[in-house]
Amino acid sequence: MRTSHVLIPTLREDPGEAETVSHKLMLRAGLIRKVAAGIYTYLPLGLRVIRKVEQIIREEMNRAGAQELLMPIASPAELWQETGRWSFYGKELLRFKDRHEREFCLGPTHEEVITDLFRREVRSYRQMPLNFYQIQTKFRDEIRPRFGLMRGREFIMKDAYSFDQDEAGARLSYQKMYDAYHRIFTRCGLTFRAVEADTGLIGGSSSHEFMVLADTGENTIVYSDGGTYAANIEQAEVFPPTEVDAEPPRPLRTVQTPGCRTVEEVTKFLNTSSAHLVKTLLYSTGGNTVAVLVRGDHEANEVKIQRLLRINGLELATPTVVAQVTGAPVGFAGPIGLKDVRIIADHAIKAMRNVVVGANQIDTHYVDANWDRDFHVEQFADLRSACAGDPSPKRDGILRMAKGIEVGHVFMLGTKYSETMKATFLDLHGKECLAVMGCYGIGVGRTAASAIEQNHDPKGIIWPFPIAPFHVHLLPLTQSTQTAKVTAQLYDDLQTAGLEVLWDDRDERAGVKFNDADLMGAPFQVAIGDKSLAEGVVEIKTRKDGKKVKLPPAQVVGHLTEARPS
RNA sequence: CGGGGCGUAGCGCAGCCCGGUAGCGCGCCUGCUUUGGGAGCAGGAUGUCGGAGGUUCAAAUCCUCUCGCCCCGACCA
Repeated sequence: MRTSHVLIPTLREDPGEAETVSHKLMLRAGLIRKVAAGIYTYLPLGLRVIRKVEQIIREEMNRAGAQELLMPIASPAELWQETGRWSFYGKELLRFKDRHEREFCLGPTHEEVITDLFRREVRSYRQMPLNFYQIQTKFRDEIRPRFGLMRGREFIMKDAYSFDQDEAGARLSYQKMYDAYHRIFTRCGLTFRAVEADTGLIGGSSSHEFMVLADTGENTIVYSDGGTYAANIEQAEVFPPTEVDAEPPRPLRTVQTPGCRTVEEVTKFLNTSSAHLVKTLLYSTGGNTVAVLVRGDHEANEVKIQRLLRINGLELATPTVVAQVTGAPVGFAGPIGLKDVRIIADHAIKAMRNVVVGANQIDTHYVDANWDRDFHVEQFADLRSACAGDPSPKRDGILRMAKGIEVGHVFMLGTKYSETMKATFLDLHGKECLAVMGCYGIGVGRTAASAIEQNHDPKGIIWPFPIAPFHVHLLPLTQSTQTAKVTAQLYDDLQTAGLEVLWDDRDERAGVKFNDADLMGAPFQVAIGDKSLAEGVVEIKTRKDGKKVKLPPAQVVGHLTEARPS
């Protein structure tokens, strides 16, 4: 393709709206343009990358036995009401009414629609197992879209849904997808890791997320140094402590702690450590307030809390609510004398003796409090996030932390949807059975963005070969007829050899072309100019390592077909 | 939704505090020169200063309301 025939509006400077590397580079290299918050146009170059990722996904899904179909973007409220997600999904579900006042939503995911298809069309075990997938634009009215394609409101997703006769079959389908995902992300040139994950709004029994390892990732993952365990920090199980503090209980006392509201202030003032303090966090959940106790140096894990309480929607209580419940300003809440509030605690609390807690009174704390003597805990559970250094749940060493970008997620759904939507089939014995389901998503744009996060340098993008918008960037540097002739010949020959070529035929200076080429990130650049042609050669640069080779034009095709990763 | 910030030329920004009728760099157009890592000189075009009200002789600047966008949190492919 010739540069003069395609819109590639590169930018010299970083756009003000972008923060992360991939977002900046996608804008600068002319891949995308924003239309509204979280909504983008894919420009020709960006679309080529998207299509490549889609094609890799398509090939691997087909190879794994899934069949492609395409569901509508708009779906009727009734289907969502059937599973209860019309109300459960919340504001993220963009709803609207048609001219007949019938309610619809833009599909954020398609369990309802596909399950409806299954129950209408599939009767017999003979037709199973089935795995349907689509590559389609989704809409989720995200609270805060950000980082360009990394978290859009409108985004392209591959979603697949499997239907099996039983658990064993479903596990096999799940494993096939798990393996396919490994191949997909490997082919996309990504460094990634599959981790155990929470199932969130989709629901189901278990799931894995595929995390691209990158410091800019929004997720924290933990993994064991023994090598077999990896999980999202939301999910990672924390063992109850094995040893209880042996200190004999001392009498409960109150102390004045003027102006000390944070863990840090209180422990510093009392000259103790945060491991001897119990944080009392008040959460609001649909009108109720819950007190959650965690050790001062631990992080409460809101996903675990929600799972224990079987709710979706948890917020730290506002200062007003805190004042109502505790009778004191924020910073002095404690479990002693707290009324009309459920109190749940992390396992770690059980092992603590003679702790510091808030006294529900301004500028006052209790010291030497003991849970079995001074306050009541309704339930102990795993409510905190794992930390680096915690033992691995698989008992293969200790945990370490890393940041990741979630590019794919596979779920074992079980019969959650087939049950509520009565998706059944007749088995071998003529008995009516519920289909056992799985669902499997990949963020296409996010995968492309992740590739940039992992593959760039100060000059621009360094595309992994399989998803590069072009393989070779031809850069004629001088205006001579000789240069033009060699360039045109190379353009034809390279394409004939099956390489995708971008020919920078603009009337620009060499520096501009080099810089734009580095920015756009094609794996190979071929510079053609009078200087090197005088020696009978052109110059091939590998974008990744910057290495340059001089070769006669006739040998370029051979060299590049050779250098091309398979 | 809570907290912070920003809307001025296609892009990046200054001007706003202290009101006097809009500027810089890049890009764009024309000409000449230049031509292997973001050229030089000369000339030129481009703004309802996000929008609506208000205060004032006078508003980009002060006040009120509104819309959009970005960043931090809850959400997630």
